[in-house]
Amino acid sequence: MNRWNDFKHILLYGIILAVLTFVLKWLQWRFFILDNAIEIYIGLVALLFTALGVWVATQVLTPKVQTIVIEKKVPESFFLNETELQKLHLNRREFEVLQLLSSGYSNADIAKTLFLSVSTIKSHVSNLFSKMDVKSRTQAVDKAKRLGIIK
Amino acid sequence: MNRWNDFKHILLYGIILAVLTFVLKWLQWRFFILDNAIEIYIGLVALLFTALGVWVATQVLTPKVQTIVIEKKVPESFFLNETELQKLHLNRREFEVLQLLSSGYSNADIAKTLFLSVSTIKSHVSNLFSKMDVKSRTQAVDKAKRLGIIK
DNA sequence: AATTCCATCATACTTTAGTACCAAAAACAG
DNA sequence: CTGTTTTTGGTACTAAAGTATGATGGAATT
Repeated sequence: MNRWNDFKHILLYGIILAVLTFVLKWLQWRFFILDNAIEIYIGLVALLFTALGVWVATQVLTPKVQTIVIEKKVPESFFLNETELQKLHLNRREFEVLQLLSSGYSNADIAKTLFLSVSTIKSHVSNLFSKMDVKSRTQAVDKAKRLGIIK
Repeated sequence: MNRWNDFKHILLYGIILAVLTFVLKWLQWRFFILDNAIEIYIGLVALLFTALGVWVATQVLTPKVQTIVIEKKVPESFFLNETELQKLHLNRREFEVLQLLSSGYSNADIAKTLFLSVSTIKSHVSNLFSKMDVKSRTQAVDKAKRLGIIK
């Protein structure tokens, strides 16, 4: 792709060179150009080919790559600690409950959110606590955050 | 600065043009160059000035800058949000209690830690809740963390 | 001296959280 | 199909949390 691009430019350059030479030759033959007008022609050619050189340069030259390192604040970790999560053997519901717990939900709130009875939530919460080896919701939330299993 | 740079190149270009014209003139006078050799000269001039054009282009033209942004992880904010903290008008004790609350401490734990009675802790906790406009310790912890007033 | 705020503690009461034990569908793996 | 795990729910009870109200003493402010 890049090679073809370069080659394209070289080809174009050659064609333009050939055409200009031909035009010059034709002008010489057509108008019997005077010897002392040769400088003007040379000047024109010089100008033209300078322009051509500039154009070729802009097209062919590889751009300078400038690497800028930007320090961006990234939350400590995008991803949850799956390893620690699996160690606890929490099932889907228990994990859901844990997440709501960390949002400050009461058992009644969680029950409403998940369309379950408070009894069920209490069961899940109790099982969650024993699996996490804690004794209260605040401890559970604290531990979960420190382990990185919830954000 | 940039203007002077550009001007410098234009000046250089002019000087080189003048010198080359002079050299050409000198060669014409010195060796009585033949008419049919003119194409060679023109070709040489074309080549030279193309090269010149390329060189000028590389020097003058602003390089195409390809910016690569690399995200760098920066540790979460070291400092607490003092502004939000002051808005709540928490006193020393209430803030202490809040910190212990977020570590999963029960009222009894906090009482033992601060050498106070559970009654006192309950008072502080109640005042804290009304100041923070929450109804439970888990809500308080969640709000405090979201506001960034505790780590 | 009076006022305000902070910190302490108490009592009484209500609500919520948490434990223990049980039970029964539902989902799922062997 | 059978045994296991998950999910659901209940009752009964205990522990802890949370509310309301009041009291006391100290420190700083006016």
